[in-house]
Amino acid sequence: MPFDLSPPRRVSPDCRMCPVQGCLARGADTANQWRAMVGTLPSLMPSGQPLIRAGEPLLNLYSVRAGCIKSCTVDAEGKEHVRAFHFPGDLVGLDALGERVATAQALAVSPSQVCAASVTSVLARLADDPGVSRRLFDQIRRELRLSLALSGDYTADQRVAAFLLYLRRRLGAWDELLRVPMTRRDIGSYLRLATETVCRVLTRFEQKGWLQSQDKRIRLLDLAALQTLAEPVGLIDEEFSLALAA
Amino acid sequence: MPFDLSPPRRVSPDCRMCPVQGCLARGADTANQWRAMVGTLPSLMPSGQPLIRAGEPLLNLYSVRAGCIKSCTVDAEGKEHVRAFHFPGDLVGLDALGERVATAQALAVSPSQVCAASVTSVLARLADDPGVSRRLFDQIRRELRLSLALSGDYTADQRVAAFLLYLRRRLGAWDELLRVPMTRRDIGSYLRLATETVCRVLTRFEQKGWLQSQDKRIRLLDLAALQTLAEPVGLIDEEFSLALAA
DNA sequence: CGGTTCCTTGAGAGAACTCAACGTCGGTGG
DNA sequence: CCACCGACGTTGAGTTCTCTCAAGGAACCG
Repeated sequence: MPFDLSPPRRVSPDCRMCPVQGCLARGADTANQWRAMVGTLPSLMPSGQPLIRAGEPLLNLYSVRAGCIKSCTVDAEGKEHVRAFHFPGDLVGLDALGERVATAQALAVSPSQVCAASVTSVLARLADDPGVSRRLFDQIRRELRLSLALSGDYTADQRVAAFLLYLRRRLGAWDELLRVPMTRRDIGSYLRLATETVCRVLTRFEQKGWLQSQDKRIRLLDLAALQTLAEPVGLIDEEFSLALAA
Repeated sequence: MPFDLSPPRRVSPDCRMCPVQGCLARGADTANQWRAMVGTLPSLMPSGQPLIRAGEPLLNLYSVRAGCIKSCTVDAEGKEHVRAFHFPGDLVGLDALGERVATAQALAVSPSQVCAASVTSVLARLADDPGVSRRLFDQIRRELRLSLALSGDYTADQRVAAFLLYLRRRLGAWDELLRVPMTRRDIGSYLRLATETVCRVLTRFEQKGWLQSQDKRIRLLDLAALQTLAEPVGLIDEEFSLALAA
């Protein structure tokens, strides 16, 4: 156990200085309003630190402020399935909305920071604050759409290409250098591919001159080729830009 | 075009007599409250009749009262992907929440009947009425979980077994005789299998004595065998019974 | 009745998986 | 300081599962 299992230290957040777009609190009008929603801000979480444990009642939603959180389930055979990666601006815990227990566990893939917002306070503002309800349902719709994209029957090449472009958008790699936070195994679990297949596809793309891959650093060289391949998957929805601009 | 493309005739619903469990209006306390939410009730829709067209702004959620609705998307290659089947008690249109346009089209698989509830009126009651918010988020969670279940990398046998048990629960086949409303092609599209694979699996199950299959009538003979096979998929969540009992 | 759609079965091909081996990296402890 | 260990990444060979292509029969509708 290399990480601390005790709850992370919590400090009070200051949403006025927060650069995260798309956060729930961003829809609130005044300081008092977001204070009512966003209660605490766990301090920096090291890689591997659990945020949500499966089976626990979930009273909070978490908004990712920095880093990367993965949520995953463990099936009856004991195999872990990565269900989603959450990047800054994403909400964690939507699958337990309605004050039920969490079905998926969530843990930090890279050093991360999240803000907690109590479910009841979020629900209480849904009717009054159109910004909050819009952001919440944007998140839900995005999550549904990501699941849908991965549900299609696409080839390994299409999946990996779509995932790379998705990472590019979420990580904000303007110079096309991706610092991939998760392991090949996690990527494969998320895309429903064997670890080796992910490697092979990356190698194939590199041989075609579409990218350069060195472990966790991947430089994209031919975006057009990747986009052509990834287009049918639709993992990168056009609404990201809209949501971020709003 | 065998079906009528004009909007279905609308009549006023009477929720007091409605037997559908899990409907949003079921959480409302008085007649006036559900009247504000559930505005109109389309008359009987024949098979193939569209309920939602992709790209249209969606102002209503629909609660299935009878029959079966499928929502599906068409990807860039023109292939249709069945995204979900909706049975009585299910909501249709969740992916367009937040007053956006619909991404999926929805149409009747078998003769169906749905109730319309305006999005704004549902959102307006979320804070006041815990029953409504609970039912809404139950639906969202269920939809997320179904997507998750199908996202796993399972064999064709596992998928079909899980789907049969899912159908059994949703159709309420107490004598284990399922009247499967959708085609093999729809099943395959939903489970990400070729039509022929679905057939082959059913034939295989029949040879093992697990079921009897005659076109749209399937009689389940060995539930235990199917459940063992389907267990890792988790398509049938244990909360169905809880949600229905509430 | 035709015509269309759906269901079923067969044969062959291809994509991805499993099994296996090897190199690298980072952490641990002798 | 160095050997060791485990996790990760990469590559190869063989296998298996599912798809594609093809055809025939059944059911439904005009």
